[in-house]
This record gives sequence, structure tokens and C-alpha cells, in this order.
Amino acid sequence: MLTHSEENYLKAIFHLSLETDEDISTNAIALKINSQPSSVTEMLKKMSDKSMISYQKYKGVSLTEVGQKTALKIVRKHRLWEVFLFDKLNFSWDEVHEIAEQLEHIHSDKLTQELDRFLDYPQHDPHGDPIPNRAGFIQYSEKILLATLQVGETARFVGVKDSSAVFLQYLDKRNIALGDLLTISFIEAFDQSMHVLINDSNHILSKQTINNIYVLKV
Amino acid sequence: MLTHSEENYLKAIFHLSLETDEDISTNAIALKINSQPSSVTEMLKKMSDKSMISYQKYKGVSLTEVGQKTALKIVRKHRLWEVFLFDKLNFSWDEVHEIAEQLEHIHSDKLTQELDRFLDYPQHDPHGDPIPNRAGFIQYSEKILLATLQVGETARFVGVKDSSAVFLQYLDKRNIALGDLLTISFIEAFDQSMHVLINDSNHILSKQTINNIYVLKV
DNA sequence: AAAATATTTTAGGAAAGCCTAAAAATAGCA
DNA sequence: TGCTATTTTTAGGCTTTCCTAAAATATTTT
Repeated sequence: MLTHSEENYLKAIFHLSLETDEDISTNAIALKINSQPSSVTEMLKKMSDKSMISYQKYKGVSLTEVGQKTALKIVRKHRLWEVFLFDKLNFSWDEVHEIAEQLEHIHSDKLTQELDRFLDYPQHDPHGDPIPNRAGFIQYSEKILLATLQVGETARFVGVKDSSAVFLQYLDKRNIALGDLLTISFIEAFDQSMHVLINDSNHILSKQTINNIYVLKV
Repeated sequence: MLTHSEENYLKAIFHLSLETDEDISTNAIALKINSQPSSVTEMLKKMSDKSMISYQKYKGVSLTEVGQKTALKIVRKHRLWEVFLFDKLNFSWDEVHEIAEQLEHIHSDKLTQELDRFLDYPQHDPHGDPIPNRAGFIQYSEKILLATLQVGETARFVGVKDSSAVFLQYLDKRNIALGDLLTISFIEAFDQSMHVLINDSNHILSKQTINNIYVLKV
């Protein structure tokens, strides 16, 4: 049984691994979990002894098969709890993450399974991220950044890259929600901002914004 | 913000205080939480510094007003989660306690409130114990032990004293559930075992059993 | 009331998880 | 390639929470 802290390390390494094919550096992990590199080194030794990661001094780490499975279980729990909070308890999509960070550490396979059933086997969390199934299989979709679309194209808003509370609140304020259809009407040449038709209103979205929004072409 | 461990001490002292009007001894706490008296002494000092308990060396402890309120919040969370597991996630009443022990430590007032609403403001947990309201008020009922009834009396099964898994499973096996009506038909003089009519079947309940079952006379 | 017993506290130590500062290894550049 | 800058690890320390063993205090018994 892993400690709370070990689970957080595992999750950090898992998320960092999605961004790159290389081994994950000590510094990157320290940055991710807001701690010091020396603390990370110490923990990596411990997790390597437990066969959760492959670790060679100075060479960075990667998850072992067991580590990967374990990380996926935690991600599964995190995202299922997010759905519960959003669908059943009236939480907004910018509030769910923080509480799911606590709930993801509850140990009970039956709880996870029953929660999944109770929520009717959801495929995505409130930010559009896929929920691994019981076996740890995760269905990644072909989603692309809104920024890559051309004028005239239409796509469905299916996810956010950065799900920080401020960004999510910004979208809420503009009534832009997961599932909405977006049509590009114009792209400003000088700052790459996009004019987008959403729910019959015109929005001008900054370069930063359109690089944070994932869509599926329709 | 209290630690996981401090919350467990608080809860232990709270439950022990329900059984007696005297101050709670170091040994009693150690026994309750399965630890050593010396560990308890150490923690009591810390919690006294935080004004959660009144503590005098060698004299035992009692909860302060703040400590009492805090303990009630934890009990509230514990019992609400038990209802959730039982009502929504198909857990049996002997399984809910263990997982609620983990869930009770999740920190979020909004979560507790929304859970309460979602469950439709339940008054009792699956073992019949009362759930404190948001303000920390707890409605104790006049429940008495089944053992105190006389032949011919009828009462409703409203709670258990010892909610250990084995005892709860024993009741399940005999189809005896919270809310059932019980009528005493005979009491054996030599071992105080009771012949009880429940759901049209006759049960012979041992002295231990009838001292673990709470009822309300009807 | 003194002696024996039981309870509680103190003293000292261990593991987990964090830290800072210094040393070692690696990477980047002239 | 050799030197500098960066990254990573080691060394040593701190806090929390637990432990055992011994000392201090309280309670019970005779």
C-alpha cells in the first residue's frame, strides 16, 4: 500500500510522462509538486526500491508497468470523483480538482467500482479528460488545439489544456462550455487572435486562450 | 487545520465521553485507538496547546467547546458518508464504517453541505446513529436496550450498540434489519435469552445480542 | 498509613517526509 | 577539449507520530 505522498509522486511522474517520451528529471518533478530536488531524489530511491519506477542516478525516471497501472488507478479515482462533484453535488468545473486531490487517495476498489456504476460509467471528467477504465485502459481522443483551425472550420469544444481555476472561470463568464460548437470566422494576422462564433455570439479569443482549448473537428 | 491523527484523537475522546461523565483517561484513549499510553500523553499535550481539550497531568481530559464542535463535524461527515455508501453505492451496513473512516477526513465544508442535501438531509446513519446537523446539534433519541423489555411488549429496532462487522452480519443472516418491529414472546429464566417475533418469524436471541440492540417502544 | 499495584509521564529513539547547504556529476559552450 | 553553468545527489537537520523502557505519580490493598 502506497502512502499519500508516494501516490502524489506517481501521479506527477505520470502526467509529466504524457508530455514527453524522455525520462523525467528530478527538477521537473520538484517543480510539479512544489518541493525541493533533494526531497525528490530521496523519494525516487524509495519508489525505485518498491519497483514503481525505473531510476538511474542522474538519468531521470520512468514508470514501471506496475507504476503506470497504479498511477492510472489514481487518475481514474480523481476523475470519477470530479464527475461526482460536478454532476451530483453542484460543484463548478473550477472547484472539483482541489477536492478530488483529497478524494483520490481513498483506498477501496469496491468504492471506485460502485462510484463508476453510480455515475453511469462516464468517459470524461468535467474538463474533458478521459477516465481510465477498471483495467487501466485510457481512450485518448484525436483532439487538437483550437489554435490549429483555419477560417471557416467548425469544431466541438472537448477539453482544456490548462485547467486552472482562473481559466475555467474565464470560460464560464463567457458562457463557453464543453460540448459547444465553435466556428472560426476570422483570424487577426498581427496577434493571431481568433474571431469565433459560439452559441450564436461572436467571441474574440486571444492566442493564449486558443492554445488552451481542445476541439474535435466536425 | 487539524491533522488526520489529531482528528482521530478528537473522535476517540468524543465517543468515550458519551459513555461517562468523568474525564477520559490516557489508557482509555490508548485502548480505543490501539496505541501506547505514552503516545497518547504526547498528543494530549499538543491538543491542549491547541485548546481542543482540557488536560491536567494525571487527571484525564475532556473536550473544550471548540473540541466538541470539531469532533461533531467529523462525526457528521463520517455518518453522512456512511449513508452515501449504503444508500447510493450498494454497500452493506457492515462495510460502510471502514471506508467512512477515510472519507471523514476530507476537508471541505461545501462538500459536506452538498452531500447532506444530495442525501436529502438524513437523520440517521445505516446503524441508526443520529447525524449532527450543520450547527453541530445532535438529536439523541430515547432508545433503550432490547434486554430491558418485558414479555408482551413490542418495539421498533432503531440501532445497535456494538456495530462490529460480525454482529451486523449475524443480524443480516437472520433477516433482522433497522426499522423492524419486535415482540417479546418469552424470556428464558436461566440464561436470559429472549424469544422474539420479528417479521412473522420466531427468533431466539442471546443475552449478548439483546444487550447490543437498541429499540424504541411503540 | 505503608506497601504493592496500576496508571501516567518522561526520556530517548525510529521512520517518513520535508528542508538547506555543500559536493558530485552532467551538460553546454568557447 | 577544457571550463563554466546547471542539475542532481549527499549530508545533516527538523517535525510529526509512533514506539519501548524507566521514572514519577496515583490508587488500592493490607
